[in-house]
Amino acid sequence: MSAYPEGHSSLLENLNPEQRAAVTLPHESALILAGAGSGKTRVLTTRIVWLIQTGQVSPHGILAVTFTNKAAKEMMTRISAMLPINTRGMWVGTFHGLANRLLRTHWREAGLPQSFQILDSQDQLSAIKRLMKAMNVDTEKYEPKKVQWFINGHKEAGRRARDAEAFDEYSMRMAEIFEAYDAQCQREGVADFPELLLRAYELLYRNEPLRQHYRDRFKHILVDEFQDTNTLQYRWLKLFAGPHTALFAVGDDDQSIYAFRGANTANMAEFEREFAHGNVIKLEQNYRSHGHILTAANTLIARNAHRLGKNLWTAEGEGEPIRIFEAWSDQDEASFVVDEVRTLSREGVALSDMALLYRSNAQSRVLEHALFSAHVPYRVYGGLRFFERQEIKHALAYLRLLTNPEDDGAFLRVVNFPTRGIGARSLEQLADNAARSGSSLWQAACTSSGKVAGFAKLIEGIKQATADLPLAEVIDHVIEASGLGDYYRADKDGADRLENLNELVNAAALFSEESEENTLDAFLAHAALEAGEHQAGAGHDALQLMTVHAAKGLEFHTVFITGLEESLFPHEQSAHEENGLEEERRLMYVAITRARRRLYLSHAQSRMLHGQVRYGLPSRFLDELPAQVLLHLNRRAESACPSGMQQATGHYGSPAPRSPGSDTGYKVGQSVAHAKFGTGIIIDFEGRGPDARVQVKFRDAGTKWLALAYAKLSPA
DNA sequence: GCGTGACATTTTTTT
DNA sequence: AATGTCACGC
Repeated sequence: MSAYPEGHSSLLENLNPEQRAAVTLPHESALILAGAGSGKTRVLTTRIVWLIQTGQVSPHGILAVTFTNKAAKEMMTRISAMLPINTRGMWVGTFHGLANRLLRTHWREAGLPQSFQILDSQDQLSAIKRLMKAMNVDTEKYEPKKVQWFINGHKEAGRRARDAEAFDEYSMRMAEIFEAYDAQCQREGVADFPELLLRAYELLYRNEPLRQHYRDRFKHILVDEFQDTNTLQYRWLKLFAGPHTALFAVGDDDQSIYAFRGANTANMAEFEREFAHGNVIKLEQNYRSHGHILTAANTLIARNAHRLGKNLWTAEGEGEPIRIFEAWSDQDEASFVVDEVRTLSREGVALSDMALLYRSNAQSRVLEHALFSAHVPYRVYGGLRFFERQEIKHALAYLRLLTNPEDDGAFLRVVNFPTRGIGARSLEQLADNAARSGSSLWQAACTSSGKVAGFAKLIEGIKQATADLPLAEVIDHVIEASGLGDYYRADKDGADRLENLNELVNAAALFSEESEENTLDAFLAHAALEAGEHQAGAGHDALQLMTVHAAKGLEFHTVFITGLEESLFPHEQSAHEENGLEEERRLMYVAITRARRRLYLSHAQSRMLHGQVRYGLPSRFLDELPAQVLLHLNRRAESACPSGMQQATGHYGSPAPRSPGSDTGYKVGQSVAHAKFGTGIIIDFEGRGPDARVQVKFRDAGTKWLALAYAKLSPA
């Protein structure tokens, strides 16, 4: 303690020994294994403040990297609250945000036009489709989505088209498309998300003086959510870290839930070997959840084989048991949740302190319906983001065209929207002309005649009229001059879209005020990189609905995890993926550890999926929890559902029709046990009497048809 | 050129 | 169920 000047003790006062050790580590690389709720963000921000306050580094020498804009903002807010001095010069942001910053500064060295534009995933996909059409690629055989996946996967692993392993006809063609796609992007002056990272990486890799400059500058690099880094991001960090840089990586391998998009869990072990050299601190004290909840989480995650190893504990009491509810149907499940939420709300738990979690977005519909009917205020996270709405994308495309006319994607998006009589045939002609002279569509349009030339004049006119206007007024002018405003005013369903366009003008005004750079290019980059968090309805007390993925990093008094059925959670897709089940289990671990005080787990026997009733078995994750912390709210007797009870629990519609074979004592939807195949659920029925056969979906043994007369089935 | 209906297609999500 | 994509006819 005495090693550091007085006055900093208050900074370290409320930290536990491990947290303090992490915050005050000497100038060395280290790995901080921080469990859920262990004060990870606090350690990260406190370390930055401590480093600066003790004079070990100036804000200028710090680089802090996060994954989401939300996390970056949160970090900045906390730092400013602790540090009265200005924090400018400190680089805090997302990987992509920082890469963008680098490329904007060194655009020439990176081989990009000064006004290069960023393609979001949507833009990228349409660029790929456009290219494949021009190349005459069969989109049945080569699905554009797969191509996008292929390209991004390679880029995220740090590979260009020439490095892509191509051994058969299929992958060779894919690599060809990849190469042509990158050429198209280069021609048009656009970069997709992974391209930002790869370009920035290559820039520093090839440019020795520049690399040296940044290596000398950043004395401390701190990384949040390190378990989510992909191969390229890790190499990126290694490039930035010179011999005198301390890399401080904070992460939790148990919360790695983004392997499906390239996150490489092995990075943590690798980092430990390459940088930390055993300099590892584990934060295992959890300040969030009560004991039973942690016990459940620990027991569950212990089943995963590939772990660095960590066990959370709490100084709090055991708390309440975990409540399990078995519903007949998804609607039954929803009405159960509504009842419990209302009761808790009456008891004083704020709605905003309760979360309703599900594995996939499609599950929210039924829940929303029930909440809406019961007049329970709720807010759904996720879904369409502000800058991804079509009217916003249209306006942005006009803006992109103003600053970067080579952008064919933007050109095509708005050349005939609002419609101005420029159809597919004229565009084909235009594209031919452009291809022949090797120029962009825009250039070809400028030298053409008729309606296409009219469009070029329109854009040229807008460009001149807005040359000296402030950002917000530029956008306002574009909306009107382009005809977007008139178009949506005439559309009877256009009111919302008009309002969003208005909101875009406001967002631009706000952006000019808040950021140092208020150029159009900066705003367009901002729009691409921070598409979300522009959502209405914040601030009201409302029940929080979201996918488990979206819940990471958040915490609530009460958490409901719904749809705990086999093939839904764990998702059936995960069975086909390598280590897919382990990732699903980590997802469940994340879900459980969101709860502070009360946790509900529910599953339904039947559920509407893709317009069909499906029957699901309870999730294996329920069996993986220790029985002594569970409370079964309605563990049912052996028998099937008495028909009257379905209505009593809110099952809509007419009672189930008498199914064939209801005389045999078995019916569709019922759980059964088989001596050899284990437990399963009846999903279909065929025949009567001695010929009766049932189709049973077994949890572990797949789906089978069994003759009732021979198979030794028993109700389970 | 544009609107309409048949058709398939359904994880998770940030940047 | 709901949504997007695509071919077809006006």
